[in-house]
Amino acid sequence: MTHQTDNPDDPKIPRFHVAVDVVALTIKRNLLQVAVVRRDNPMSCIIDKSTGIASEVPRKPTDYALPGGQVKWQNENLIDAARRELAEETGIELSRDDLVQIGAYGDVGRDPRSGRTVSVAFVAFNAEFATPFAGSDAASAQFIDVVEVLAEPNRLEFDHSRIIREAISRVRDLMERTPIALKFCEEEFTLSDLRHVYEVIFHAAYNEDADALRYADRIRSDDALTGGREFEERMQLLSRTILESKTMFSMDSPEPLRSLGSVGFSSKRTSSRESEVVDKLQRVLKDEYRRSEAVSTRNPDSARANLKISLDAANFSRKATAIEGFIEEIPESTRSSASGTGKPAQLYRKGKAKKLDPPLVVQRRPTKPAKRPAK
Amino acid sequence: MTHQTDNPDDPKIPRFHVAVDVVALTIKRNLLQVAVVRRDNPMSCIIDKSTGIASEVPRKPTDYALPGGQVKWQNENLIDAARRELAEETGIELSRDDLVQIGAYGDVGRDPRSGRTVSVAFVAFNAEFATPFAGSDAASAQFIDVVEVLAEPNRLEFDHSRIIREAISRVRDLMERTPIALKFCEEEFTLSDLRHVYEVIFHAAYNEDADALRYADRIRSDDALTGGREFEERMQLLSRTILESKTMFSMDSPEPLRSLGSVGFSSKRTSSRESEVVDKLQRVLKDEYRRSEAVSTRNPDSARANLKISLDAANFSRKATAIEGFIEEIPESTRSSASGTGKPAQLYRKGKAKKLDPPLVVQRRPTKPAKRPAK
DNA sequence: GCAAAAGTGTTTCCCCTACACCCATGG
DNA sequence: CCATGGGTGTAGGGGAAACACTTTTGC
Repeated sequence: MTHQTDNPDDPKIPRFHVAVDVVALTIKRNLLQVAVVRRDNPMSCIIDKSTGIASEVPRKPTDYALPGGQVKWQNENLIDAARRELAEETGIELSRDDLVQIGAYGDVGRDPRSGRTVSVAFVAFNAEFATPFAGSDAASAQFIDVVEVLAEPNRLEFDHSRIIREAISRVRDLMERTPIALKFCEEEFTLSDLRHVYEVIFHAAYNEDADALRYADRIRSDDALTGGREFEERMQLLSRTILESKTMFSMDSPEPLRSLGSVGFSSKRTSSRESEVVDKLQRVLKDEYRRSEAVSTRNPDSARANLKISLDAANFSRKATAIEGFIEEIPESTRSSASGTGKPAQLYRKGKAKKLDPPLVVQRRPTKPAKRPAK
Repeated sequence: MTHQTDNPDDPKIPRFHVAVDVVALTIKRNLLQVAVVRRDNPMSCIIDKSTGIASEVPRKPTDYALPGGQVKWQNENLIDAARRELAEETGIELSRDDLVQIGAYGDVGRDPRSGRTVSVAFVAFNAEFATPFAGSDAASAQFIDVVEVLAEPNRLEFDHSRIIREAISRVRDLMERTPIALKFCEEEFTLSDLRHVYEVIFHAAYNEDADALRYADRIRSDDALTGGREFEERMQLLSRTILESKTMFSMDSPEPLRSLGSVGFSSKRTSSRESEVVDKLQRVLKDEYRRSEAVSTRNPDSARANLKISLDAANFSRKATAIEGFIEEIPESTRSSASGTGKPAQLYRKGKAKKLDPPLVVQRRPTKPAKRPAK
């Protein structure tokens, strides 16, 4: 009755399809993007939110899926299958080091087609997926903003939205104690580049309750100081939105915003109320994005733009350089800053450490009241 | 070519055995124990350390495996299969909440028998597995110390030693930010019980480099203060052992102590040198264990014993109670301390929070020099 | 010159550790 | 009455956040 004591060939024991799915992440401008494909099947496999069961429905042009597929050979390791599928469908070729396993997804009903499929999910990183979409199946592959693909009217097939959210949640955890952030950077990078990675991953949009609140507050006060008026208004909207929805894009909940009202809030909110919140949030973020897009278009080489969500640059650089083996200075090398102006920055390359000690804590506490003696 | 575009019934795509394995953890006295079974097959499936390939060899009485087995039905969820297998083989019945998925293990060669098996591993918790070994297959099930089962002469079948180490590593990570520690406690518990859980899980034996060093130092200084002489000697041995081996039971490395010498140490160490280190460590830990065993036998009701590895009780209680929603006081209830002496302790039950905010950090830094103004 | 970014110096203040102290119990 | 464990009070030191300031670039 156990796989230890059973005859593995017992015909009564079912065999399963084993697949892999890849959450390939990259940072474009100020938002996290994920690689998705449009399947060429006329039917999409969409999960019904109330039953949790997937069924085949007519495909809409806004239906996406993660790159992935079945393990093809008896002697193909899971991680190699993931690399192969990613390459086949997007043209991106990565080494084993660039993939991290997230877990297995094998719920009954996650795949409506015949048989039962257990899928093993991986996250994959690259700074700049330079030659994507060159693969054979790649015609319909693209990178898309995570906040966009998770929201209406887009739909993700199977349980892929859950996989994306859990993947990001895991990445956030890894950011503190492992050098995973460097995988989003080029080989040579500045402290500013690195900081930008942390800023994006820890952005409220990819964050859970407490952190979201913390950051919204920080954003507001930052902006109040710099005096941006229109921007502050938008951020206050975001802040209120977060306060109302409380969990926002809670990465751990089974569905986006499903947990709305489940944390002690009066849970009388209807789903129309929920989607209203999503809409607000979407508007705000997309607004920011368009703004940064405009800036970046003016400076096409700029990898970052002027989204006013920022960590303290001075102290971040001290933290990062204090961690033994995290990054190492490249002597006598600098790069002028992305915006063209400002002092050229020191270049670094990745160090030898596999673990960050001390961990790189992005912010310890919500900077409570900014009560400082008025000089 | 992808599971999205493929015909799932394509006969050229292989199907696999899908199994589950359960790492059922409990704390006995001062050591972490894991449930293992002795399979009744005359052959054991043991992985060759150099090739990483498992093969069937004559069974020794010191060969163990994790409880687990194949997913039996088309409509059985992975977590339910894990619960079923655990119940069948050990008699332990748990709810879904008590299992956490660790990941999928599907390396080629991990199972020498026919076909290919992908196994999904779970950790399971219980304070006191009160009625274990009542199940049908349970004759050969037992709990065994983790430090013992991972060392000579014991052998773990398949890749189960790797699974155990990765499971513990994951548990340690979860201890900081989730209320997972409460799963090792009874329904009603004292702060002392809770602290004991943290002490055991963060024990150097289940720890990686930096943490191990930190704790060894702390142990030494603690003991130096209390003046224990014989004990201090043993701890210095442990400390030296750690310094020499550097990674000790590195939970993330593929094999116990495989990473020895891989962190900048002169890697000339032979494997006999490695096993010497293991032996030392084993001696020290088993020594401690026997000592605590003796104490516990005198006080059979005592869930904890007097292992001198301890967090600061006073500050731990403040930290734990400061975390919102972590634990809640049970009014007007106390329990006299385990040793019989001392003031009765306040009882708590688990709170509502799913995340710990702020995280429960066991110790921030290795208390560098204990330089305090000599009063 | 001016704005913007990099990065170092410096100050302030909060939090965490450490220790003292008191309480309640059993022997 | 002493030893032991539970728990609160509190001081002070370390460290991170906040702020100041210099340097270097583009316009």
